Amino acid sequence: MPRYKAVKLELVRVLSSGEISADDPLPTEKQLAARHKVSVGTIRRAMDELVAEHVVVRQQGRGTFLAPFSPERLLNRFWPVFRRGGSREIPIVQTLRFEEAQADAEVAVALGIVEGERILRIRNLLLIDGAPVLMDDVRVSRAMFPGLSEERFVARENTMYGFYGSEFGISVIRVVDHLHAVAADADAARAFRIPAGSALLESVRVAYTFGDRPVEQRRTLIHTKVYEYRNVIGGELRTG
Amino acid sequence: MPRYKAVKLELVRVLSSGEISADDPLPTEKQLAARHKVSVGTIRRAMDELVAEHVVVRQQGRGTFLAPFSPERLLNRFWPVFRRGGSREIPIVQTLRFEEAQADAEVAVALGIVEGERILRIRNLLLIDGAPVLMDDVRVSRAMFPGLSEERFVARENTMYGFYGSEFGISVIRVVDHLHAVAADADAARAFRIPAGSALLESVRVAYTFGDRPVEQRRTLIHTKVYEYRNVIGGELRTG
DNA sequence: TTCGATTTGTTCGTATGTATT
DNA sequence: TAATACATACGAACAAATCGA
Repeated sequence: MPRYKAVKLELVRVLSSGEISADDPLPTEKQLAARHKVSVGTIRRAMDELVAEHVVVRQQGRGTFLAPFSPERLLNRFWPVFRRGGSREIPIVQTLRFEEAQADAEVAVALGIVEGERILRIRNLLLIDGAPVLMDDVRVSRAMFPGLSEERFVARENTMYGFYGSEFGISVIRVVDHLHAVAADADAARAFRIPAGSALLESVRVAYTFGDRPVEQRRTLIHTKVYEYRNVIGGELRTG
Repeated sequence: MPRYKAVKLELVRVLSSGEISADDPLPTEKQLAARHKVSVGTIRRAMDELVAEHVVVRQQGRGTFLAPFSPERLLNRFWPVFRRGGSREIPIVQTLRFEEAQADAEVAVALGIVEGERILRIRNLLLIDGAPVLMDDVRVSRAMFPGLSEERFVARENTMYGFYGSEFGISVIRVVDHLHAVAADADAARAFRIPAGSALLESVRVAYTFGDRPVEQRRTLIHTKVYEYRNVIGGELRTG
Protein backbone atom coordinates (compact mmCIF):
# COMPACT_ATOMS: atom_id res chain seq x y z
CA MET A 1 0.00 0.00 0.00
CA PRO A 2 1.35 3.46 -0.88
CA ARG A 3 2.29 5.65 2.04
CA TYR A 4 -0.30 8.30 1.22
CA LYS A 5 -3.02 5.64 1.49
CA ALA A 6 -1.73 4.57 4.87
CA VAL A 7 -1.65 8.18 6.03
CA LYS A 8 -5.18 8.69 4.76
CA LEU A 9 -6.46 5.66 6.64
CA GLU A 10 -4.81 6.89 9.79
CA LEU A 11 -6.32 10.35 9.34
CA VAL A 12 -9.78 8.86 8.87
CA ARG A 13 -9.27 6.76 11.98
CA VAL A 14 -8.50 9.88 13.99
CA LEU A 15 -11.40 11.84 12.50
CA SER A 16 -13.89 9.05 13.15
CA SER A 17 -12.78 8.67 16.74
CA GLY A 18 -14.53 11.92 17.54
CA GLU A 19 -11.46 13.39 19.19
CA ILE A 20 -11.34 16.23 16.71
CA SER A 21 -13.91 18.87 17.50
CA ALA A 22 -15.67 20.43 14.57
CA ASP A 23 -14.21 23.83 15.28
CA ASP A 24 -10.50 23.35 15.65
CA PRO A 25 -8.16 22.50 12.87
CA LEU A 26 -6.26 19.31 12.23
CA PRO A 27 -2.50 19.44 12.65
CA THR A 28 -0.80 21.36 9.88
CA GLU A 29 0.81 19.71 6.89
CA LYS A 30 4.23 20.19 8.38
CA GLN A 31 3.23 18.67 11.70
CA LEU A 32 1.58 15.70 10.04
CA ALA A 33 4.57 15.20 7.80
CA ALA A 34 6.86 15.12 10.81
CA ARG A 35 4.57 12.84 12.78
CA HIS A 36 4.21 10.31 9.97
CA LYS A 37 7.75 10.70 8.76
CA VAL A 38 6.74 11.50 5.19
CA SER A 39 7.10 14.55 3.03
CA VAL A 40 4.58 17.36 2.91
CA GLY A 41 3.67 16.30 -0.62
CA THR A 42 2.55 12.92 0.65
CA ILE A 43 0.33 14.53 3.27
CA ARG A 44 -1.16 16.71 0.57
CA ARG A 45 -1.91 13.68 -1.57
CA ALA A 46 -3.87 12.10 1.28
CA MET A 47 -5.62 15.38 2.06
CA ASP A 48 -6.58 15.91 -1.57
CA GLU A 49 -8.52 12.66 -1.53
CA LEU A 50 -10.24 13.50 1.73
CA VAL A 51 -11.26 16.84 0.26
CA ALA A 52 -12.63 15.15 -2.85
CA GLU A 53 -14.64 12.85 -0.60
CA HIS A 54 -16.01 15.81 1.40
CA VAL A 55 -14.53 14.47 4.61
CA VAL A 56 -12.49 17.58 5.35
CA VAL A 57 -12.38 21.12 4.05
CA ARG A 58 -9.21 23.16 3.78
CA GLN A 59 -8.81 26.90 3.84
CA GLN A 60 -5.77 28.77 2.83
CA GLY A 61 -4.31 30.58 5.78
CA ARG A 62 -6.64 28.91 8.29
CA GLY A 63 -6.16 25.18 8.31
CA THR A 64 -7.90 21.89 7.68
CA PHE A 65 -11.21 21.10 9.35
CA LEU A 66 -13.66 18.27 9.58
CA ALA A 67 -16.44 18.91 7.06
CA PRO A 68 -18.93 21.15 8.87
CA PHE A 69 -22.39 20.07 9.97
CA SER A 70 -23.99 23.19 8.57
CA PRO A 71 -27.50 22.87 7.16
CA GLU A 72 -26.31 24.58 4.02
CA ARG A 73 -23.71 21.94 3.25
CA LEU A 74 -25.74 18.94 4.39
CA LEU A 75 -28.84 19.92 2.47
CA ASN A 76 -26.74 20.53 -0.59
CA ARG A 77 -25.12 17.13 -0.23
CA PHE A 78 -27.85 14.80 0.96
CA TRP A 79 -31.14 16.47 0.07
CA PRO A 80 -31.99 15.63 -3.54
CA VAL A 81 -35.53 17.05 -3.47
CA PHE A 82 -36.20 20.06 -5.68
CA ARG A 83 -39.17 21.92 -6.98
CA ARG A 84 -39.91 20.56 -10.44
CA GLY A 85 -37.68 22.36 -12.86
CA GLY A 86 -36.63 24.70 -10.07
CA SER A 87 -34.27 24.88 -7.16
CA ARG A 88 -33.95 23.36 -3.73
CA GLU A 89 -36.32 24.65 -1.07
CA ILE A 90 -36.06 24.25 2.67
CA PRO A 91 -38.86 22.28 4.28
CA ILE A 92 -40.51 22.77 7.64
CA VAL A 93 -40.39 19.62 9.76
CA GLN A 94 -43.25 18.38 11.94
CA THR A 95 -42.32 15.49 14.19
CA LEU A 96 -45.39 13.26 14.34
CA ARG A 97 -44.02 10.41 16.40
CA PHE A 98 -40.94 9.71 18.50
CA GLU A 99 -40.85 6.34 20.21
CA GLU A 100 -38.71 3.46 21.28
CA ALA A 101 -39.22 0.14 19.55
CA GLN A 102 -37.49 -3.09 18.75
CA ALA A 103 -35.65 -3.81 15.54
CA ASP A 104 -37.39 -6.20 13.21
CA ALA A 105 -35.38 -8.40 10.88
CA GLU A 106 -35.14 -5.88 8.02
CA VAL A 107 -34.07 -2.96 10.19
CA ALA A 108 -31.63 -5.13 12.09
CA VAL A 109 -29.87 -6.08 8.88
CA ALA A 110 -29.84 -2.47 7.64
CA LEU A 111 -28.41 -1.11 10.90
CA GLY A 112 -26.07 -4.00 11.56
CA ILE A 113 -27.63 -4.83 14.92
CA VAL A 114 -29.43 -7.92 16.17
CA GLU A 115 -33.15 -8.45 15.88
CA GLY A 116 -35.03 -7.22 18.92
CA GLU A 117 -32.41 -4.64 19.87
CA ARG A 118 -33.79 -1.29 20.96
CA ILE A 119 -34.17 1.37 18.31
CA LEU A 120 -35.69 4.81 18.04
CA ARG A 121 -38.41 5.36 15.52
CA ILE A 122 -39.11 8.88 14.39
CA ARG A 123 -41.80 9.94 11.99
CA ASN A 124 -41.73 13.38 10.41
CA LEU A 125 -43.93 15.23 8.01
CA LEU A 126 -42.10 17.78 5.86
CA LEU A 127 -43.92 20.75 4.44
CA ILE A 128 -42.88 23.21 1.79
CA ASP A 129 -44.96 26.34 1.34
CA GLY A 130 -47.44 24.86 3.77
CA ALA A 131 -48.06 21.80 1.61
CA PRO A 132 -47.05 18.32 2.83
CA VAL A 133 -44.43 17.00 0.44
CA LEU A 134 -42.55 14.28 2.31
CA MET A 135 -43.20 11.77 5.04
CA ASP A 136 -40.22 10.25 6.84
CA ASP A 137 -39.89 7.14 8.94
CA VAL A 138 -36.45 7.06 10.53
CA ARG A 139 -34.97 4.22 12.56
CA VAL A 140 -31.70 4.47 14.45
CA SER A 141 -30.03 2.26 16.99
CA ARG A 142 -30.81 3.38 20.54
CA ALA A 143 -27.28 2.47 21.63
CA MET A 144 -25.74 4.77 19.04
CA PHE A 145 -27.59 7.84 20.39
CA PRO A 146 -27.43 7.71 24.18
CA GLY A 147 -29.42 10.41 25.90
CA LEU A 148 -31.41 11.31 22.82
CA SER A 149 -34.88 12.39 23.83
CA GLU A 150 -37.84 13.79 21.98
CA GLU A 151 -37.26 17.15 23.62
CA ARG A 152 -33.68 17.39 22.41
CA PHE A 153 -34.70 16.13 19.01
CA VAL A 154 -37.43 18.65 18.33
CA ALA A 155 -35.38 21.45 19.89
CA ARG A 156 -32.50 20.92 17.47
CA GLU A 157 -31.54 23.85 15.30
CA ASN A 158 -30.08 21.91 12.45
CA THR A 159 -30.81 19.18 9.94
CA MET A 160 -31.00 15.66 11.32
CA TYR A 161 -27.57 14.80 9.98
CA GLY A 162 -26.17 18.01 11.39
CA PHE A 163 -27.74 17.05 14.72
CA TYR A 164 -26.11 13.61 14.56
CA GLY A 165 -22.80 15.33 13.95
CA SER A 166 -22.84 18.20 16.39
CA GLU A 167 -24.52 16.36 19.28
CA PHE A 168 -23.21 12.81 18.88
CA GLY A 169 -20.06 13.22 16.81
CA ILE A 170 -21.44 11.05 14.03
CA SER A 171 -20.58 12.23 10.52
CA VAL A 172 -22.84 10.95 7.78
CA ILE A 173 -20.57 10.54 4.79
CA ARG A 174 -22.55 8.30 2.47
CA VAL A 175 -26.17 7.38 1.83
CA VAL A 176 -27.70 4.74 -0.40
CA ASP A 177 -31.22 5.38 -1.67
CA HIS A 178 -33.43 2.66 -3.08
CA LEU A 179 -36.22 4.25 -5.10
CA HIS A 180 -39.57 2.73 -5.98
CA ALA A 181 -42.99 3.91 -7.02
CA VAL A 182 -45.75 2.86 -4.67
CA ALA A 183 -49.49 3.42 -4.26
CA ALA A 184 -50.52 5.69 -1.39
CA ASP A 185 -52.01 3.81 1.54
CA ALA A 186 -54.67 5.36 3.77
CA ASP A 187 -52.12 6.99 6.07
CA ALA A 188 -50.20 8.59 3.24
CA ALA A 189 -53.33 9.64 1.41
CA ARG A 190 -54.53 11.50 4.47
CA ALA A 191 -51.18 13.13 5.12
CA PHE A 192 -50.73 14.32 1.54
CA ARG A 193 -54.42 15.04 1.00
CA ILE A 194 -54.57 12.88 -2.11
CA PRO A 195 -56.73 9.91 -3.09
CA ALA A 196 -55.64 6.52 -1.78
CA GLY A 197 -53.83 4.60 -4.48
CA SER A 198 -52.15 7.69 -5.95
CA ALA A 199 -48.60 7.14 -7.12
CA LEU A 200 -45.90 8.17 -4.64
CA LEU A 201 -42.15 7.97 -4.80
CA GLU A 202 -40.70 5.81 -2.06
CA SER A 203 -37.08 6.13 -0.99
CA VAL A 204 -35.56 3.57 1.35
CA ARG A 205 -32.28 5.01 2.54
CA VAL A 206 -29.45 3.75 4.68
CA ALA A 207 -26.99 6.39 5.87
CA TYR A 208 -23.41 5.47 6.77
CA THR A 209 -20.58 7.00 8.72
CA PHE A 210 -16.87 6.15 8.62
CA GLY A 211 -15.94 2.54 8.25
CA ASP A 212 -19.20 1.68 6.49
CA ARG A 213 -21.03 1.75 9.81
CA PRO A 214 -24.79 2.24 9.31
CA VAL A 215 -26.31 5.17 11.18
CA GLU A 216 -29.96 5.20 10.18
CA GLN A 217 -32.51 3.52 8.02
CA ARG A 218 -35.12 5.84 6.60
CA ARG A 219 -38.22 5.27 4.55
CA THR A 220 -39.48 8.39 2.83
CA LEU A 221 -42.60 8.92 0.80
CA ILE A 222 -42.42 11.82 -1.64
CA HIS A 223 -45.37 13.45 -3.32
CA THR A 224 -43.89 14.26 -6.73
CA LYS A 225 -46.69 16.31 -8.14
CA VAL A 226 -44.77 19.53 -7.64
CA TYR A 227 -41.41 18.36 -6.31
CA GLU A 228 -39.01 15.75 -7.61
CA TYR A 229 -36.00 13.66 -6.66
CA ARG A 230 -33.05 14.86 -8.72
CA ASN A 231 -29.92 12.87 -9.35
CA VAL A 232 -26.81 14.02 -11.17
CA ILE A 233 -24.33 11.39 -12.30
CA GLY A 234 -20.99 12.91 -13.20
CA GLY A 235 -21.59 16.23 -11.51
CA GLU A 236 -17.91 16.64 -10.77
CA LEU A 237 -17.03 17.80 -14.26
CA ARG A 238 -17.07 21.53 -14.62
CA THR A 239 -15.04 22.10 -17.73
CA GLY A 240 -16.89 24.77 -19.64
CA MET B 1 -6.53 30.92 -13.44
CA PRO B 2 -3.91 28.38 -12.34
CA ARG B 3 -1.86 26.87 -15.12
CA TYR B 4 -3.06 23.33 -14.44
CA LYS B 5 -6.63 24.51 -14.98
CA ALA B 6 -5.70 26.09 -18.26
CA VAL B 7 -3.95 22.90 -19.33
CA LYS B 8 -6.98 20.87 -18.31
CA LEU B 9 -9.33 23.04 -20.34
CA GLU B 10 -7.07 22.72 -23.34
CA LEU B 11 -6.96 18.94 -22.93
CA VAL B 12 -10.74 18.76 -22.72
CA ARG B 13 -10.98 20.89 -25.83
CA VAL B 14 -8.78 18.46 -27.72
CA LEU B 15 -10.63 15.41 -26.40
CA SER B 16 -14.02 16.83 -27.26
CA SER B 17 -12.94 17.70 -30.79
CA GLY B 18 -13.04 14.03 -31.64
CA GLU B 19 -9.51 14.07 -33.03
CA ILE B 20 -8.35 11.51 -30.50
CA SER B 21 -9.44 8.03 -31.43
CA ALA B 22 -10.55 5.81 -28.59
CA ASP B 23 -7.69 3.39 -29.13
CA ASP B 24 -4.57 5.47 -29.27
CA PRO B 25 -3.03 7.22 -26.34
CA LEU B 26 -2.78 10.92 -25.64
CA PRO B 27 0.68 12.46 -25.78
CA THR B 28 2.86 11.45 -22.86
CA GLU B 29 3.35 13.60 -19.82
CA LYS B 30 6.74 14.71 -21.05
CA GLN B 31 5.40 15.69 -24.45
CA LEU B 32 2.49 17.60 -22.96
CA ALA B 33 4.80 19.32 -20.51
CA ALA B 34 7.04 20.45 -23.36
CA ARG B 35 4.13 21.53 -25.53
CA HIS B 36 2.49 23.60 -22.82
CA LYS B 37 5.75 24.79 -21.32
CA VAL B 38 4.92 23.56 -17.83
CA SER B 39 6.44 20.95 -15.58
CA VAL B 40 5.39 17.32 -15.59
CA GLY B 41 3.84 17.82 -12.18
CA THR B 42 1.46 20.40 -13.58
CA ILE B 43 0.39 18.01 -16.32
CA ARG B 44 -0.19 15.37 -13.68
CA ARG B 45 -2.36 17.72 -11.68
CA ALA B 46 -4.60 18.33 -14.68
CA MET B 47 -4.67 14.63 -15.52
CA ASP B 48 -5.58 13.67 -11.95
CA GLU B 49 -8.73 15.74 -12.20
CA LEU B 50 -9.66 14.28 -15.57
CA VAL B 51 -9.22 10.80 -14.11
CA ALA B 52 -11.41 11.69 -11.13
CA GLU B 53 -14.05 12.91 -13.58
CA HIS B 54 -13.85 9.67 -15.57
CA VAL B 55 -12.87 11.55 -18.72
CA VAL B 56 -9.63 9.65 -19.24
CA VAL B 57 -8.07 6.51 -17.88
CA ARG B 58 -4.35 6.06 -17.33
CA GLN B 59 -2.33 2.88 -17.27
CA GLN B 60 1.16 2.56 -16.01
CA GLY B 61 3.46 1.57 -18.84
CA ARG B 62 0.82 2.10 -21.54
CA GLY B 63 -0.38 5.65 -21.58
CA THR B 64 -3.44 7.83 -21.16
CA PHE B 65 -6.65 7.11 -23.06
CA LEU B 66 -10.07 8.58 -23.52
CA ALA B 67 -12.45 6.75 -21.17
CA PRO B 68 -13.61 3.68 -23.11
CA PHE B 69 -17.12 3.18 -24.48
CA SER B 70 -17.32 -0.35 -23.15
CA PRO B 71 -20.74 -1.58 -22.03
CA GLU B 72 -19.18 -2.68 -18.77
CA ARG B 73 -18.04 0.81 -17.87
CA LEU B 74 -21.06 2.67 -19.20
CA LEU B 75 -23.59 0.44 -17.50
CA ASN B 76 -21.68 0.73 -14.29
CA ARG B 77 -21.65 4.49 -14.58
CA PHE B 78 -25.02 5.46 -16.02
CA TRP B 79 -27.33 2.52 -15.35
CA PRO B 80 -28.75 2.85 -11.84
CA VAL B 81 -31.34 0.04 -12.16
CA PHE B 82 -30.82 -3.01 -9.97
CA ARG B 83 -32.81 -5.99 -8.87
CA ARG B 84 -34.33 -5.15 -5.50
CA GLY B 85 -31.74 -5.86 -2.89
CA GLY B 86 -29.60 -7.48 -5.56
CA SER B 87 -27.15 -6.59 -8.26
CA ARG B 88 -27.24 -5.00 -11.67
CA GLU B 89 -28.61 -7.13 -14.48
CA ILE B 90 -28.24 -6.60 -18.20
CA PRO B 91 -31.49 -5.98 -20.05
CA ILE B 92 -32.50 -7.07 -23.53
CA VAL B 93 -33.57 -4.14 -25.69
CA GLN B 94 -36.49 -4.19 -28.10
CA THR B 95 -36.72 -1.15 -30.32
CA LEU B 96 -40.41 -0.45 -30.75
CA ARG B 97 -40.24 2.75 -32.76
CA PHE B 98 -37.60 4.73 -34.63
CA GLU B 99 -38.82 7.83 -36.38
CA GLU B 100 -38.07 11.39 -37.32
CA ALA B 101 -40.07 14.13 -35.70
CA GLN B 102 -39.97 17.80 -34.83
CA ALA B 103 -38.88 19.16 -31.48
CA ASP B 104 -41.64 20.53 -29.33
CA ALA B 105 -40.96 23.34 -26.89
CA GLU B 106 -39.88 21.12 -23.98
CA VAL B 107 -37.51 18.97 -26.03
CA ALA B 108 -36.08 22.02 -27.76
CA VAL B 109 -35.16 23.55 -24.43
CA ALA B 110 -33.69 20.30 -23.13
CA LEU B 111 -31.57 19.74 -26.25
CA GLY B 112 -30.65 23.36 -26.76
CA ILE B 113 -32.16 23.52 -30.25
CA VAL B 114 -34.99 25.54 -31.68
CA GLU B 115 -38.59 24.42 -31.70
CA GLY B 116 -39.52 22.56 -34.85
CA GLU B 117 -35.99 21.39 -35.56
CA ARG B 118 -35.70 17.79 -36.70
CA ILE B 119 -35.11 15.16 -34.05
CA LEU B 120 -35.01 11.41 -33.84
CA ARG B 121 -37.42 9.71 -31.52
CA ILE B 122 -36.64 6.20 -30.39
CA ARG B 123 -38.81 4.05 -28.21
CA ASN B 124 -37.39 0.96 -26.56
CA LEU B 125 -38.75 -1.71 -24.30
CA LEU B 126 -36.19 -3.27 -21.97
CA LEU B 127 -36.69 -6.76 -20.64
CA ILE B 128 -34.92 -8.59 -17.89
CA ASP B 129 -35.49 -12.30 -17.56
CA GLY B 130 -38.17 -11.97 -20.20
CA ALA B 131 -40.20 -9.51 -18.14
CA PRO B 132 -40.67 -5.90 -19.32
CA VAL B 133 -39.05 -3.64 -16.76
CA LEU B 134 -38.38 -0.35 -18.53
CA MET B 135 -39.82 1.69 -21.34
CA ASP B 136 -37.64 4.36 -22.93
CA ASP B 137 -38.51 7.35 -25.05
CA VAL B 138 -35.32 8.92 -26.36
CA ARG B 139 -35.04 12.15 -28.32
CA VAL B 140 -31.86 13.36 -29.96
CA SER B 141 -31.10 16.11 -32.39
CA ARG B 142 -31.05 14.83 -35.98
CA ALA B 143 -28.18 17.17 -36.80
CA MET B 144 -26.00 15.71 -34.06
CA PHE B 145 -26.25 12.18 -35.49
CA PRO B 146 -25.85 12.43 -39.27
CA GLY B 147 -26.35 9.17 -41.08
CA LEU B 148 -28.00 7.45 -38.15
CA SER B 149 -30.58 4.99 -39.43
CA GLU B 150 -32.80 2.43 -37.77
CA GLU B 151 -30.70 -0.33 -39.29
CA ARG B 152 -27.48 0.98 -37.80
CA PHE B 153 -29.19 1.61 -34.51
CA VAL B 154 -30.62 -1.84 -34.01
CA ALA B 155 -27.46 -3.48 -35.35
CA ARG B 156 -25.28 -1.81 -32.72
CA GLU B 157 -23.35 -4.09 -30.43
CA ASN B 158 -23.07 -1.72 -27.51
CA THR B 159 -25.10 0.38 -25.12
CA MET B 160 -26.68 3.49 -26.58
CA TYR B 161 -24.06 5.73 -24.98
CA GLY B 162 -21.31 3.44 -26.23
CA PHE B 163 -22.88 3.70 -29.68
CA TYR B 164 -22.90 7.50 -29.46
CA GLY B 165 -19.23 7.36 -28.57
CA SER B 166 -17.84 4.79 -30.96
CA GLU B 167 -19.92 5.79 -34.00
CA PHE B 168 -20.28 9.54 -33.57
CA GLY B 169 -17.44 10.48 -31.25
CA ILE B 170 -19.83 11.80 -28.62
CA SER B 171 -18.82 11.05 -25.03
CA VAL B 172 -21.63 11.19 -22.51
CA ILE B 173 -20.00 12.46 -19.36
CA ARG B 174 -22.92 13.61 -17.23
CA VAL B 175 -26.61 12.88 -16.89
CA VAL B 176 -29.31 14.56 -14.83
CA ASP B 177 -32.29 12.46 -13.82
CA HIS B 178 -35.57 13.95 -12.64
CA LEU B 179 -37.56 11.28 -10.83
CA HIS B 180 -41.29 11.21 -10.23
CA ALA B 181 -43.96 8.67 -9.45
CA VAL B 182 -46.71 8.49 -12.05
CA ALA B 183 -49.79 6.40 -12.74
CA ALA B 184 -49.53 3.97 -15.64
CA ASP B 185 -51.45 5.07 -18.72
CA ALA B 186 -53.00 2.58 -21.13
CA ASP B 187 -49.80 2.24 -23.18
CA ALA B 188 -47.63 1.55 -20.18
CA ALA B 189 -50.16 -0.77 -18.58
CA ARG B 190 -50.20 -2.90 -21.69
CA ALA B 191 -46.42 -2.93 -22.04
CA PHE B 192 -45.79 -3.88 -18.42
CA ARG B 193 -48.86 -6.12 -18.16
CA ILE B 194 -50.16 -4.29 -15.11
CA PRO B 195 -53.46 -2.53 -14.37
CA ALA B 196 -53.83 1.01 -15.64
CA GLY B 197 -53.22 3.47 -12.84
CA SER B 198 -50.51 1.37 -11.18
CA ALA B 199 -47.64 3.35 -9.75
CA LEU B 200 -44.58 3.62 -11.99
CA LEU B 201 -41.29 5.39 -11.51
CA GLU B 202 -40.68 8.02 -14.17
CA SER B 203 -37.21 9.29 -14.95
CA VAL B 204 -36.74 12.29 -17.20
CA ARG B 205 -33.07 12.41 -18.10
CA VAL B 206 -30.90 14.79 -20.04
CA ALA B 207 -27.46 13.49 -20.99
CA TYR B 208 -24.57 15.87 -21.62
CA THR B 209 -21.21 15.75 -23.32
CA PHE B 210 -18.25 18.11 -22.99
CA GLY B 211 -19.00 21.77 -22.58
CA ASP B 212 -22.44 21.11 -21.10
CA ARG B 213 -23.78 20.32 -24.54
CA PRO B 214 -26.99 18.25 -24.31
CA VAL B 215 -26.98 14.99 -26.26
CA GLU B 216 -30.31 13.37 -25.54
CA GLN B 217 -33.51 13.76 -23.61
CA ARG B 218 -34.96 10.51 -22.35
CA ARG B 219 -38.17 9.67 -20.57
CA THR B 220 -38.09 6.29 -18.90
CA LEU B 221 -40.85 4.44 -17.12
CA ILE B 222 -39.65 1.87 -14.63
CA HIS B 223 -41.72 -0.91 -13.15
CA THR B 224 -40.31 -1.07 -9.63
CA LYS B 225 -42.07 -4.16 -8.40
CA VAL B 226 -38.92 -6.24 -8.72
CA TYR B 227 -36.29 -3.70 -9.78
CA GLU B 228 -35.35 -0.35 -8.34
CA TYR B 229 -33.45 2.85 -9.08
CA ARG B 230 -30.46 2.98 -6.78
CA ASN B 231 -28.55 6.11 -5.93
CA VAL B 232 -25.40 6.35 -3.86
CA ILE B 233 -24.38 9.79 -2.59
CA GLY B 234 -20.78 9.81 -1.43
CA GLY B 235 -19.79 6.59 -3.11
CA GLU B 236 -16.25 7.82 -3.56
CA LEU B 237 -15.20 7.16 -0.01
CA ARG B 238 -13.68 3.74 0.43
CA THR B 239 -11.79 4.07 3.66
CA GLY B 240 -12.37 0.81 5.53
C1' DT C 1 12.76 -15.62 -22.33
C1' DT C 2 15.28 -11.81 -21.38
C1' DC C 3 16.31 -7.15 -21.68
C1' DG C 4 15.82 -2.43 -22.38
C1' DA C 5 13.01 1.50 -23.52
C1' DT C 6 8.79 3.78 -22.47
C1' DT C 7 5.12 5.47 -19.51
C1' DT C 8 2.72 6.19 -15.53
C1' DG C 9 2.80 5.84 -10.13
C1' DT C 10 4.90 7.27 -5.82
C1' DT C 11 7.86 10.07 -2.98
C1' DC C 12 10.86 13.57 -1.94
C1' DG C 13 12.40 18.47 -1.52
C1' DT C 14 12.22 23.37 -2.61
C1' DA C 15 10.50 27.83 -3.91
C1' DT C 16 6.98 31.15 -4.43
C1' DG C 17 2.18 32.96 -4.15
C1' DT C 18 -2.02 34.08 -1.53
C1' DA C 19 -5.36 34.17 2.18
C1' DT C 20 -5.90 34.43 7.19
C1' DT C 21 -4.85 35.74 11.73
C1' DT D 1 3.30 44.05 9.64
C1' DA D 2 4.76 39.55 10.61
C1' DA D 3 3.85 34.82 11.14
C1' DT D 4 1.09 30.96 9.73
C1' DA D 5 -1.07 27.65 6.58
C1' DC D 6 -2.65 26.17 2.42
C1' DA D 7 -2.14 26.60 -3.06
C1' DT D 8 0.61 26.34 -6.99
C1' DA D 9 4.64 25.08 -9.54
C1' DC D 10 9.05 23.07 -10.50
C1' DG D 11 12.45 19.37 -10.72
C1' DA D 12 14.38 14.97 -9.56
C1' DA D 13 14.68 10.14 -8.42
C1' DC D 14 13.08 5.57 -8.19
C1' DA D 15 9.37 1.92 -8.60
C1' DA D 16 6.20 -0.74 -11.28
C1' DA D 17 3.75 -2.02 -15.45
C1' DT D 18 3.89 -2.56 -20.45
C1' DC D 19 5.68 -3.60 -24.85
C1' DG D 20 8.67 -4.74 -28.43
C1' DA D 21 13.30 -6.17 -29.95
